[in-house]
Amino acid sequence: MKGKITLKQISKELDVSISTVSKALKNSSEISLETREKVQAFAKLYNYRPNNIALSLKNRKTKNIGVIIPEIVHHFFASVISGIEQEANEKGYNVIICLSTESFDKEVINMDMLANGSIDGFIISLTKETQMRKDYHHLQEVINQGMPLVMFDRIAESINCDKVVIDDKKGAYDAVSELIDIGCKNIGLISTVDYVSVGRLRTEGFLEALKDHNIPVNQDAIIKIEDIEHCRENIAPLFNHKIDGIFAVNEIFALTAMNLAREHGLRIPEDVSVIGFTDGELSKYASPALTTVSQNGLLIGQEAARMLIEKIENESEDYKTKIIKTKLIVRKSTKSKS
Amino acid sequence: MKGKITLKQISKELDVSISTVSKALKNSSEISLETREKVQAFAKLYNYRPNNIALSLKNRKTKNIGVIIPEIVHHFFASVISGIEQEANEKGYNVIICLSTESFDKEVINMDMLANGSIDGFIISLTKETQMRKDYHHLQEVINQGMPLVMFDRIAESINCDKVVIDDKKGAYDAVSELIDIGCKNIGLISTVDYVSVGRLRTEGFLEALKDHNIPVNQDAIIKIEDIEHCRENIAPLFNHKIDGIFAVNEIFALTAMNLAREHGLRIPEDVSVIGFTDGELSKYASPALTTVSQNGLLIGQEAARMLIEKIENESEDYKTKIIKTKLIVRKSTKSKS
DNA sequence: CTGAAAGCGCTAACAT
DNA sequence: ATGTTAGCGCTTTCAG
Repeated sequence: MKGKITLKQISKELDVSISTVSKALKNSSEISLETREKVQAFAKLYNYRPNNIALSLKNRKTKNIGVIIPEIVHHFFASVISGIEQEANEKGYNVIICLSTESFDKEVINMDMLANGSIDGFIISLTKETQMRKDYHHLQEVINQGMPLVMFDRIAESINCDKVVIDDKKGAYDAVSELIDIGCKNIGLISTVDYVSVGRLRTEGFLEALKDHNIPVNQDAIIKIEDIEHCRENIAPLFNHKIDGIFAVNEIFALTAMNLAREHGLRIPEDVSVIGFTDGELSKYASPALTTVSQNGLLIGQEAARMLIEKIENESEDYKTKIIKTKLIVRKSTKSKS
Repeated sequence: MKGKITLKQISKELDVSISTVSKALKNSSEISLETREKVQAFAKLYNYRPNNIALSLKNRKTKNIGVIIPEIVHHFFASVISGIEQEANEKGYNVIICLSTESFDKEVINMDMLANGSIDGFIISLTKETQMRKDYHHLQEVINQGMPLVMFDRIAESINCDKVVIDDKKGAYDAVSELIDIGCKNIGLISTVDYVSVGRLRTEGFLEALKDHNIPVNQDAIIKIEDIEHCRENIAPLFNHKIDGIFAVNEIFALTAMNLAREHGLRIPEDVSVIGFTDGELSKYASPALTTVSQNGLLIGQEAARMLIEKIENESEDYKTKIIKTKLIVRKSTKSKS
């Protein structure tokens, strides 16, 4: 920030007023051609660039958008960021990222920090803790202040704002239907605890698919995991049942299940077919490559940024929920249809 | 930003001057207790928060740090961000992220955008293109303006600034030595093209390890890949040679090699031992789990942020290069020592 | 054609 | 104890 030349300095150097310099740089016809050229040449020489902060203060627009996510070391969130950044950049916005690291308090603090003028709007995916507590006062507050907010993936239904989600239920439904199609009779579910919105919805899809195909639900084959760190121990008991299909709500659960299956002497996909959720690197490079419900993170990010910028630039009060289509990507962890 | 209350409004409401309000909120003893309490109560009621932008303009400090990386959908970079964010947050800084998507031009544009007052300093990892062209004018320019800059991982040796790197050469040396230790005689290398600094260094480590153990170098077993997208085709020829060990400079190369090996009927680790670089999710969940040289991304990020903030807050001219230790994490893709 | 002045929100030195 | 003023860098209206 030091060393950068300002209008004031240029004006002093050239012995004209600040406003003349400002106008000259904008090529205003108010200013004589001669002065314009002189000023522009000088500015170019010294590589003048207007100070963003001053512009922000003046325009009451920062051209920054704030993104708050639970984690970044997670392919899905990273790809969403990627999409946000891409779209934002195109429209001349910068992206400020804060990690809530799954902590409600950090989420609140981060929002608070950014809400005080640093950004023009928020994109957020809630922490598990926030979803569990259902305490959305910080979101509501920001909205009340008139700051646009769009939520994605882990959302709060009850908050009135733009949202970008996938059809978690349908994605799960499709996956489980595929398992049934290829002949699985005893399908296990590895999901998260219910207060995580996406976990709950995927569980619903699972149940509905079974019901629609008249397959009885085996409660013992439904595992709900709170803590991904210890998922191995939680998943292990699944193999006490003679299952021939597994639907897991994320990659880690799916891969952990595959490894456990192998340890139990089961072949994939011959003995057990496995489908995961979220199309990340892990699925692609797993062996066998994991069949998975793809959640287009890039697109989710782009769409969220698009909606946010639209709201920033033309405020309006009608909030939409955009549903991004999922797609089942069939790879090698599921038997082929016979 | 709208809806937020300002000092001016408070002062009007309470019929005192703006500076009185400002001082009262700072609990200045200059102001009568009575007024202080009145102002503070009012401010609290209306949830007053000073406007960050105005503060930035005044203080010539944004409390933002800019991070420019080639990609975010990459566990290593994501973990570095995580580290940066953690350290920055602790010190009251926000993190603005720009993706150069491996494009020199985007790198320059992004730096330009941020350099105009939006941030107090940069953390950057160069694009391959930048390293290839060796065009560092944008970096030098920013430094000349007096803006602190720290580079990590993909750095430019010739630029005088703080740097955080790992000892790529030693990491590679250690990995290859391990392969030799467990009895590998014909070790293949899968690296990047030489202009990528880390690829070159890891290649050097590979060569040195062979030399120190008096193992002749087989040029045909050295593969240098430009484009990760098509690495499979590039790696395939490796299996025309009867290799019993592979050192790959990243996870994707390593996993791709493992898959190809299997397709050639080779067992891992019985027939071929494989070691990768970068300890990401892929390595951990691969099967067999990949032995790898761990590059502590989190620590790199923390260290980079620490150095940057130090420079921001106490400018000085002595630049350091911090070397973060690598660690060989032995998993299942290498034979155990006999 | 050029410049003075006000204002974005805040702080702080300097009156009163 | 409180207020006035100037200034951070810029834009823009209004005067000259």
